[in-house]
This record gives sequence, C-alpha cells and structure tokens, in this order.
Amino acid sequence: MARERKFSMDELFSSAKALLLKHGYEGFTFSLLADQLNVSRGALYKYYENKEELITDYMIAELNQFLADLQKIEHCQGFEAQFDFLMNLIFDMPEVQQLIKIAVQIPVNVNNKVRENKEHLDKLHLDMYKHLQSFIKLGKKEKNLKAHIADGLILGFIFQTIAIPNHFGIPHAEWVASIKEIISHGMFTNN
Amino acid sequence: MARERKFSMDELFSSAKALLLKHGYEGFTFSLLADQLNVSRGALYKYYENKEELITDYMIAELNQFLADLQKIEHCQGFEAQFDFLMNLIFDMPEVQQLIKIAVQIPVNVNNKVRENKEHLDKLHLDMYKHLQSFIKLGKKEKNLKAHIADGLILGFIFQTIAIPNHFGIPHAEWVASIKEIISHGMFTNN
DNA sequence: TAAAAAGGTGACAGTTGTGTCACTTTGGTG
DNA sequence: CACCAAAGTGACACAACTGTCACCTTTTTA
Repeated sequence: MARERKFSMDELFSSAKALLLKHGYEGFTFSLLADQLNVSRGALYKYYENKEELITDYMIAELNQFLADLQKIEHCQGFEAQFDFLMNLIFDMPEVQQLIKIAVQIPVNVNNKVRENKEHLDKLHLDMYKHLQSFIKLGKKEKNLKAHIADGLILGFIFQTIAIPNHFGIPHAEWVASIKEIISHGMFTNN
Repeated sequence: MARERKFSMDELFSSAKALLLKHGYEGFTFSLLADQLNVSRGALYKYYENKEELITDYMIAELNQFLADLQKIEHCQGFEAQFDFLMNLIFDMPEVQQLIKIAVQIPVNVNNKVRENKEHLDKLHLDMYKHLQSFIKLGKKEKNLKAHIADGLILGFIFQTIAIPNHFGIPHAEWVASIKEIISHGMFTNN
C-alpha cells in the first residue's frame, strides 16, 4: 500500500558501485548518487541516514553475491578444475578487491548501524578466506601447489593479478590465458 | 633576503604523499596538509594555486626520483641481475603504482599549469615504460622470459605483485623470496 | 471515497573546503 | 637602522555536502 519507487535497490547498488569505483570513498556523495538515479537527495535519506550506512549495506550485498558464487566451487572435482573455476570467477568480478580496500576506509564511529554492518562485512570477508583456504589446502595435498609458499600469499597473488591494468588492450582470451600460465608456471623458460 | 620557511619542499611532498595514500585524491585537502605541516592554509597558496597543481608537482618529483633509480639498472650485467635489481627497487617504492592510479583522476581543466604538469607526468610515465620495455626485450633475447607473453603483461604483473597486502604478517624476506619464485617459476609443482 | 502508508520534493541551517587579500612577522642588505 | 622581500596569518565571501523536515504525490484498502 504505497507509491511506486523511482529506483530499485539493484539500481541503487549498481549506481553506488560505479560512483565508489570512480570517486573513491571520500569522493562519494549523496548528491552524485541522487543525480545518477534522477531522484532528489532527500529521497535517499528515506532509506539511509548517511553514506556510511548505504555503502556498507551495498558492500554486504556484493560480498554475499560473491560468496554465493564461490560456494559453487564445491561442484568442481579436483584441484585443477577448482583452480580454473576460481580464476574465471575472479575475472568476472574484478572490482571485489578494490571494494574491500575501500571498505577499510569507512569509519565505524558514525552510528550503531554502521558498526554492525562493518562487523558483518568483516565476517563475510573472513568466511571468504576460510573457503579459499580449504581450496589451497586441497591444492597442496594433491601436490599441485608448492607447499612452502604461505597460503596468504598464494591467495593474495591470485586476487591481485586480476587487477593488472590492461593498458595495451591485449585481447581478453590471451590476457587470461597468459595470467593463468604465469601463476601456474612462471614467466621464466626452463633453460 | 627573506624570512625562514616553516617547512621544506621535502616535508611538503612527504606529507602530501602520506595524505594522498590515506585519503585518496578527492579526500586530499589543503586543510589536512596545512595541519600536518603546522602552518596556516593560506601559506600553502603562496606556492600553489590549488591542490591539482600541488599534487601533480609532487608526483613529478616522485616519478623523477623513481626514474633516476631505475636508470641504475644499466649497471647490472645480464638479465638475472637486472631482474633482481628491478624487484628490489619496486619493493623499496611500493606506492608508485598507487600514485600513478591517483594521477589518472586529476582533472586537467583546472588551469594551464595543471595541464602542463599532467603532460609532463605522462611523458615520465612513458619514459619509465620504455626503459622497462628494453629490459623485457633483453630477457626474451637471453631466453629467460617466455617470448609468447606480451611485454605489457609481464611488466604489469611485476608491478602489481608488490602491492599484494601482507595481511598475515609473513616476514619480509620470506615474502619477497616467495614472490620472486612465483613470478619466475609459478606456484605449481612440476608433477 | 476517505484514510493510511510509503515515496518524493525543495528549502533551511550547519559544517567543511576554496580562493583571496590586507596585514603582520622575520631576516638580509644598503 | 631603515627598508624591502619573502613567509606567514586570519578573516571574508563563496561553494559544496550534510541532515532534517514540512509538505506534496501516489497507491492500497477499509
């Protein structure tokens, strides 16, 4: 029993995402977002008291989505298949790492809702790492991954590489294949 | 014939650097910088008309320093030595990549000085890539680097890896050694 | 069809950042 | 010592962002 909304939650989140990536946390404002959604600034305050609440709320949704996709890694049999699955997943959502970086900048002393959201985010982030850790463990057990390299570095390495800027416009397929090759066997020949 | 300055150019640059890395381009303000230097905001306007001029000026200095250090790569004989030199250099200046990213956000329509500075920055950035490109060429000639992987990806890969966050506090020496190993020969065993 | 509920608007006051400028402080030089 | 130039200060006017609120609009349902 109410009027129709001028924007959906999905539209709000995807606009927020674009603005966050473009302007960074401190450059993100309600004015920019309202303009993007063709709505008055005041309307946004019906849903969120301040930008910290809005951003954390959006990020929880984004990370939940990523985690849901990540769960499907269980359907892949064997390490090689799981490795391919993970690489493709990360290539499909290359912004996740950047967003996690932005999340760190959000101050928690704004109000209780923000503090709760931040804790929720931390929990999701930890969950993500636990899942990936078990993937790494499998890799080391199956003797595909070098055992002497720390788990945290292996994960960091994989996540970081998808953020390499493709300045020279190398075709996506070649780009992905080369990155997989370097991660797997390095950029040195065997002479 | 003048009064002594309350801050040196070096102090100004290193404060600017810290604030840029902490708050990002849009979060950087003259107020923050003035506070950091224990000086009034007005004093800064004696040197720069706006933050764009200041930031680009600082970045030119930073990139010049990096390029000067990079030139010394010529003193290293052979690809392996140059590779080690480059990795160590990049590990000593891990912020350079992040700063280049920030530089992209600076609008050029502020005034002519900013436009000139931005062009200068682009030139330096290009110089940097040219130097590194010749290093890559040497590597491919000596058959140490896989020839079928694009130069741009090899460089991007090396620069990107130094930005991997060391969340779990792995000791620096182990961290660096592992990264060199993965870049060189990958994270897979040879079974 | 009138009331209720939710969505939306524009204006207001407060805060923070910007750019400028008249003025003061400091230190070297004739 | 007087003066000059560079360095620094604080106040002013303006612009942008923030949070709130009275009021209007749209839709449902009793």
